Amino acid sequence: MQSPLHIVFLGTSSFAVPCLKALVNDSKFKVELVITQPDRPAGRKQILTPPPVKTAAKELGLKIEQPDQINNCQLSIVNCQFIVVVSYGQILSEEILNRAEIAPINVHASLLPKYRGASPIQQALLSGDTETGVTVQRMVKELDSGPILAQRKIKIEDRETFTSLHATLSEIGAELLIQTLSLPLKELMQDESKALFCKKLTRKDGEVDPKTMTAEKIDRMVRALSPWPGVTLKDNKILKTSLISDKDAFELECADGTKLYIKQIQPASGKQMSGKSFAAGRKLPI
RNA sequence: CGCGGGGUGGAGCAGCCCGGUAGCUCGCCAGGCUCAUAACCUGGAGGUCGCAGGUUCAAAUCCUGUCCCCGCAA
Repeated sequence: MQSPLHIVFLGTSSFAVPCLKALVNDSKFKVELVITQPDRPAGRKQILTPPPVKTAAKELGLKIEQPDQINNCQLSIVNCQFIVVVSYGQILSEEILNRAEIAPINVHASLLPKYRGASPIQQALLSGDTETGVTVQRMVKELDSGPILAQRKIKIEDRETFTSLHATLSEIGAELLIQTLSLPLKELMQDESKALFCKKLTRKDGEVDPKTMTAEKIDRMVRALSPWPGVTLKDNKILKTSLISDKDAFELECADGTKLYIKQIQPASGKQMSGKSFAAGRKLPI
């Protein structure tokens, strides 16, 4: 058995956790260092919260670094064959990418060149796509446009939500990553003419107006944008919807005469409740 | 001391400012109508108004304290 491949892992969100665990659990690899984003204030009390990857790395007993600006600081990336980047959240300089002896590798939650950028999973759901997948690519300077090393497609179910799709893709991503790194790399250039981009989402992207949006559109948004950034209708957070009538929902008139059934909602300053309860205590329409 | 909203029958809300009969939309139970119902009609049960003090002839309502819940802010 040859000595394990040395790896520096960069990741932040929960999407990256399965990849990290898979690498650690495979004796062909040795994760020398985990780099993740700094702890951020979160929650009502602005409590400093570590990113999921940090929590996982701690449990695995790995060495952790959390630079503010990865490109502007001294890094102890030394002597590694692969740099593996999964939903890290900062763009890496070429100088850093070049530190990998074999290649800097990225796991991306879409079928590149479709949906390059920060919100591929949400974008696939917003677009109403019937399939998506994960791509393992060799990183280049240009974001998400490196040669494809491996790709796996999955079907998007009818009522698929961000949460379920995210979970599925992160598991598949981990499998595909291990598989790819275990074999000699084969590269396939991306077709630039088919490149599509998706931006980083903000709360604004989740604001909804039934007067101009159809029920189907809002329904997609609810499935794609929950829990973050969430879909809001005048300060009311819409959590669960249906296009089919439901006894626990209330009916919302949308554009073009379409009807959306709101099953779960959280009013400003309130707890979440069924659409029926929501409708009970106030004058509708909203 | 980051900003803000809230705790009232089983659910969601109104009432509080300006103290004086516990209200609304549902749910639940019983009966009726209907081919049928998540529809409609009739009747019914169910509440120490978060908790503790205080003011008052009288407190859901005013004052003080306290516990709990939630939104914004990434």
